[in-house]
Amino acid sequence: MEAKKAIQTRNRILKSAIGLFLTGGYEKATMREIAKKAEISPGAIYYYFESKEHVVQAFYDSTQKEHYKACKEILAKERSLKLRLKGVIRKKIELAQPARDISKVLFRVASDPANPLSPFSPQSKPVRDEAIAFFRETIAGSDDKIHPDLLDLLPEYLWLYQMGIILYWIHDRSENAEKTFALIHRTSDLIVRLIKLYGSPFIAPVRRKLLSILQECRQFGVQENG
Amino acid sequence: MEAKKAIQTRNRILKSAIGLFLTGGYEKATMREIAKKAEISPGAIYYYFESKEHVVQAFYDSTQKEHYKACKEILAKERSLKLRLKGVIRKKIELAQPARDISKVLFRVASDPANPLSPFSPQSKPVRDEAIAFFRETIAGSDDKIHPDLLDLLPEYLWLYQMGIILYWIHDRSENAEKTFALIHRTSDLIVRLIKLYGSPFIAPVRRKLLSILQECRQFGVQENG
DNA sequence: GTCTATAATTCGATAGAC
DNA sequence: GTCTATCGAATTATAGAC
Repeated sequence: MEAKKAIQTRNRILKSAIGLFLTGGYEKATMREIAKKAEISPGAIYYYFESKEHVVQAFYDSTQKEHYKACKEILAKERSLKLRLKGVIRKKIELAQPARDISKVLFRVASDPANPLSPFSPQSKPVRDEAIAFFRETIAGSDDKIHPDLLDLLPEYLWLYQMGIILYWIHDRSENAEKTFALIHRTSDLIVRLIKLYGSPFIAPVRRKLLSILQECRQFGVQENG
Repeated sequence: MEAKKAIQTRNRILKSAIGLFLTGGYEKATMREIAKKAEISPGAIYYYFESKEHVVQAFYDSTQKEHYKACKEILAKERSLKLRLKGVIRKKIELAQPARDISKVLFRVASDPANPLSPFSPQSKPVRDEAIAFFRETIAGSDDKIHPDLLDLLPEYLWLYQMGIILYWIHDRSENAEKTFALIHRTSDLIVRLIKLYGSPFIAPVRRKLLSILQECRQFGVQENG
């Protein structure tokens, strides 16, 4: 049973595009080139993808699944929240490393929430929810105690944290993204400390206020009104 | 003494562009339309502006100055850091309100630090420094005590805070950006509390770690390597 | 109906004449 | 400084092949 021709063609386009993205970057990979390398006409690409940015999106989705797979091992072994979180975020950047230029495109798109390709858009909800669920799993499998206020919010915020790290990484010009990895090291540590701090009596006086702000900012992860 | 003709032409282009941006948004304002409305040829625009995005940038620069002017009054009167900060940030959003669509474009550009128009780029340093200096002034004129560790860092971080608020506002679909104003109210309050908290003895055990993270993240505001 | 190719359109940007 | 004429790119329209 051979795969449908359509699927093969789509894959051929995607492979061609990824190849060109990775070697020459986003701008230099023209639709004409992608088409030529995929042995297809430029117009035909639009049968499979709505736009050039949708091609990038399809590439990105495929990397998500790779990320989950690559983390399975860490998550099966490690029990401390700090190390689980650090491992997951590190892996994200490690895998993204060869595709910096494309990530820039994704982040450019991300900053317009009206754009369906933005990770914050209603259309991206399935992918986003999947990613958030992954962080829920990351938390759930740890043996750290977490204040019940945070249980629901935390996965969304860790996803946002990951976004922030990616944003930093895009800006990071250091060799092999050393600075980004250093930042992950420090901040994942800090975040876990802050999570524990939230449950401590020191914080009690401002806990309500903190919680209400955390809930208010949550719209970043939800965004479903029109 | 009439103004140089070139300046008048430039202003005519800018006015035309702003008009079209404000009514139909960035995409729908084509260079051809802008040219037509300014009674000039499309090619001529490129004598005054390097690109369409540079036109947006020029518009944005002009709003900065408006912002400073609009804040003079508040800063002259008010002495509490909380209210100074809140006033300045509120005013920023109030003035930006009619230009949401264009702000989106600016933020899209912002996410690629290699783009000279990004507020994080070396080329934008003068404008950025001006904005940061404005926050320095906002702090300096207050009568709150601030831990010396923070004096140097804080203006940059408040500028980043302002960026964050703008990002939230771009995502905010609520009527008259109510949610953004609510967020400003809460967060400016919280930030001032956190600043004071930093100086308190409770924090002493983690102060060094906090400071080093704050310093590490600072590159966001500086970015001058190549 | 599913897919593909070709041609036309749109738009930002550029080259070169005046 | 300004115009006209084009370029190169994404995208769209459409006609037709399987």
